[in-house]
Amino acid sequence: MSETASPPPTPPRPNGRAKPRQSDIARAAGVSQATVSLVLRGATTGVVLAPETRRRVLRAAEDLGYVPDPVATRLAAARNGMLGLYTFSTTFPTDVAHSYYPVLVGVEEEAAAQGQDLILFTGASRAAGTTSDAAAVRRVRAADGCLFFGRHVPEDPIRRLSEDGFPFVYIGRREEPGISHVGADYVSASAEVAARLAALGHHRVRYLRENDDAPASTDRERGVVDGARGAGLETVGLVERTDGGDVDARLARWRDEGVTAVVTEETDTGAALSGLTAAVARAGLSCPGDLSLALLGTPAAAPAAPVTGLAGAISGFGVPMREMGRAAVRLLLDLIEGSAAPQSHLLACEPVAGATLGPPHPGR
Amino acid sequence: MSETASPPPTPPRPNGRAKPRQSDIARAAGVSQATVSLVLRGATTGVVLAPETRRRVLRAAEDLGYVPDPVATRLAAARNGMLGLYTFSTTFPTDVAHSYYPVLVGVEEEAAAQGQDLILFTGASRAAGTTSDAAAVRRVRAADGCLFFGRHVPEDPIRRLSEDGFPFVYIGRREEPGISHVGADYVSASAEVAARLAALGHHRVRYLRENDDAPASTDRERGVVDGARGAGLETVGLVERTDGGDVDARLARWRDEGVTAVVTEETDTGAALSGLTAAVARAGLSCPGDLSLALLGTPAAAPAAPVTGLAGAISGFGVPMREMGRAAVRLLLDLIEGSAAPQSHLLACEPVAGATLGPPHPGR
DNA sequence: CTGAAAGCGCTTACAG
DNA sequence: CTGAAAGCGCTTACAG
Repeated sequence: MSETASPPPTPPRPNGRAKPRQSDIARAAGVSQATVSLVLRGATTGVVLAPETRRRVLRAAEDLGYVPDPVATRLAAARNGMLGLYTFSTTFPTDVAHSYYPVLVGVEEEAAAQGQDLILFTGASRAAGTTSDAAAVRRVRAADGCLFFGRHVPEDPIRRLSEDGFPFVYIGRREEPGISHVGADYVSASAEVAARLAALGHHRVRYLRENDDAPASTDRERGVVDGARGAGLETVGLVERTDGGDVDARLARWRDEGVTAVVTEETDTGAALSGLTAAVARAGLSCPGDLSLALLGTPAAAPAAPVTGLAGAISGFGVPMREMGRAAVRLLLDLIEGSAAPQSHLLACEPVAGATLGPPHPGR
Repeated sequence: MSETASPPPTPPRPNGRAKPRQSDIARAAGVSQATVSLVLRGATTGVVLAPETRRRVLRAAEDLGYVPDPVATRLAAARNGMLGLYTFSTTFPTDVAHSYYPVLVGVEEEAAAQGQDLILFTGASRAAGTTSDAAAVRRVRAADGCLFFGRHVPEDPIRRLSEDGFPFVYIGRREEPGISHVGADYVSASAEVAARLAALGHHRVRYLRENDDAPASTDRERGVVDGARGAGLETVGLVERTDGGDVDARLARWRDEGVTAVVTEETDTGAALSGLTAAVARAGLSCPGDLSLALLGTPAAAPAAPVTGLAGAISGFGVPMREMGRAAVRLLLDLIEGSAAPQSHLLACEPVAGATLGPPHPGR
């Protein structure tokens, strides 16, 4: 704020050789800038440098603390060793997307292992759905390739990237053909949970899903329904949808109907789960004493706040978020190197034994 | 994996009428490329375009579906619009540094607001303390400036950056002169907690700090001691150090000594706090019934797992981590623009009323 | 009011 | 084996 009549009007780079360039190295080493480039990028096809020249250049680069400018490198159409990460809907939503953190951890781990840095593109944080979405997504080209994630993604900007052959992969299930993604095998895992219920002797079950058609929710429903059918559970009236606020009445009705187990899902909002557990607590029920309870997905809060009336963890399955992050990085690198064609990976979910499943105890 | 002998060895951009550039628009509108640039970026200082020219250019741009190349734009802007973020000790340690997440959130928010992207440098994730630390830190120059954080940082590489005039700021307290940082005002906040205890009538108090000399711990101790002195609390034997595992015996001794309140601190390991609360639980004590308890700093777990024997949140103060992240980004940008000299900011901590403070209840 | 030129920092043929 | 040149797509003084 202090506009102290500085002689040079805001010099972009304060003073000193804050950011040495190849030309600085060239001068110091007594060679041309092009030679510096050749030495620094390592062995280009056929080109052989005199060992002595090589050494001088490397030495000078080291002395000056040279680091290539990623943007210039990209403009000149080369790799810069950086992978993009673009999250839709407020990149780090303090509230909701804590559920994304494990993915970030996985991405970061694998990127580090592969010697890649990460560019976090922040475009998505502003007013969502703006036309600037397009501009924001475009910036992604500053990286060698990009990872996308988030439930609802703007399709158009992505399609353009795809057409241009820019390498990217989604973290999470996608429907679009020809687009790479790594997701979780919700279908199998959900079916397995249904089978577990049947094995315990349950017959009349309810699946309470969120009222939000994301691929993850669709997959889970399919898994539950298929699994229920396969295991001989009742399937009529099996699936119900909620926004999270209307669970008390349902719960009472279910009890009247003789429902002995309820399955629900965890999403980034956690609405269905919190609605259900709150209703269970208010009804004074305990799990699995009065009702068996299963959850499809990992609860957002890392050290899951113990749910009132529940002895321990909720039974069901966990989503391998960290491993999804890692796998996505590996796939992306293959795509960038051209050693793989666009493809999809579905990772298995880990069953969670938990403490909320037991034999059926019909309602009063 | 499928090496399907593709004719063109992975062409960067497939085919089609390649993206239109400004020169294409220029040709179509019958003006120079520079004029196109002027029109497109809106009003540059003093430059006034003929409305007719403006219209023609805009029209042509529209027709051709022009969108600026973000990479070229950044290169020409002589800034790459990227801020670095470098975390010491495993960038995203799954275990410990969950406490860093709020800082990340703040950094991301402000970066987004300022139209900057973030480069996450992953160098620190490997074997710590390696000589590669230097090399890793050097990479940071790829960004316009950099944010550093973590308790223990390698001094040499940083000094070098400083000498070269590379803009950077620490998140957290630093002792080095001439280096920018934004930290929390632990001294004042800690003193205030001591004063609160005195106001409640406590006289004999203990401060259990971690056995780790980081600036944050030093500041807290100073604040507690100063505050205790100022408020008339006993200061002899006030401070004790722990590694977290030896608290049971102390607790018994304190009770015998007539201690009525204990203050401890939260760090990235959380050792002192968890050691203390565990001891309190094992001793069958409740807070503030048997003992008042205060905490300097925010517990790591976001939805703090309710501590056994404690009614609600622990009294004390919280660290404004998110705001520190935001402030650090703003400072860094000022540094990069040269509109500010290196400087330090200390942010106020928020008092947490909590439920663990009450009037003194001398031990048995 | 607009054009011609230089430059951002790098890569990549192409000559010597 | 290395230098000189052109180019990636834009911005920014500087002349007219």
